Amino acid sequence: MGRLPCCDKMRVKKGPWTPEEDILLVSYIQEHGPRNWKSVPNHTGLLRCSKSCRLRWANYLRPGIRRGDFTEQEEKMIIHLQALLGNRWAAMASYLPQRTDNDIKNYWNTYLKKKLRKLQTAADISSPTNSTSRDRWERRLQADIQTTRQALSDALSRGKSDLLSELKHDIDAVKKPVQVPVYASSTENIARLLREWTKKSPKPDGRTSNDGSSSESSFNDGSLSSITDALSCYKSEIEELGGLEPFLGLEPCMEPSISSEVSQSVASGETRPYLFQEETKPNLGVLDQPNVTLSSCRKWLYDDGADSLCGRSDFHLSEHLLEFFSS
DNA sequence: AAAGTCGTCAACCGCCGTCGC
DNA sequence: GGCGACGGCGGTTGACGACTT
Repeated sequence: MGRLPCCDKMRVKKGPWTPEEDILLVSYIQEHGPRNWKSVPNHTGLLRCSKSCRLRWANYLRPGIRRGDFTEQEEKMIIHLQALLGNRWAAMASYLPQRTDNDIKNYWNTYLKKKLRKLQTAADISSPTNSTSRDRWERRLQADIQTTRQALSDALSRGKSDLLSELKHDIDAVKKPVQVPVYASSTENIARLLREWTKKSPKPDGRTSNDGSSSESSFNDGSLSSITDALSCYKSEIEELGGLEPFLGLEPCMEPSISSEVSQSVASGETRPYLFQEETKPNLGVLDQPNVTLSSCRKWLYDDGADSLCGRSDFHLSEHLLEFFSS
């Protein structure tokens, strides 16, 4: 027998979320934070399963999510990551902070997989006498894995105490600047939803039509310039703090929702109301593992796509690589 | 214009790992 | 250690719009 259902299915509403439900959910999360999902339906009055609430937040309402077309860099990134991690969409999403695991999964299943298959077929047809593209792909993959393995091995051969002290420093360095507001742009998400809602006439069952491209307008209004200003401010503060580059070797990834108010509080070190506290996935296990220098791995993995990455991904990267090569 | 097919993607389902009791 | 609750994850579904016949 399986587990008992997480919710009373008789009382649970299913199907697409309405803007009203979204507003209820976002208001609750703004007040209490994205935790204790079990209590969310009770406190908000939503007739939704706790899982459904969490999913709605994670895949749609959470600020900082970018929707719509994937860039070429993101596409390359996903192809690389898929080769390395397989179908571990959540892990892949940690390298593409603006994309959700669901988005990446959908993009892979509906588009990328077919595209790669097509390319492979085309390559096979164009050079039938040579080795197959699959052979070439596998050879390249093997070479890449060898490169990464070597880089990892070099890094691991360094003294452990050095690594630990460096790690502590790195964690401190990363913690501060990555603290970004999370809920500040929820209002924008809701505004977007409402715009869509009013744009499209709701159907009797409450479902709205969706053309799938409607979400790009979040930052196209007057708030854009203030966001840009805030980003500049934020960047200069990072530079004052010594910058992330020594550790990351990357440009820091900016959450689009950053506000100057938060930047100021980051710089001054003051504590902030919950509304502006960060929501990040915990770096599980990071203290148990040496945070190796992974410049070679990074170069291989990020190949062409570094600009779009968030610095804290390095932790995830080291975890995945260690897990990958120790398995 | 109608019917059929395809592509997209939000949401659901069920399994698994972790945690607290 | 066993058990249940919970959160997280990947696979899958199904509604809907777009496209084709």
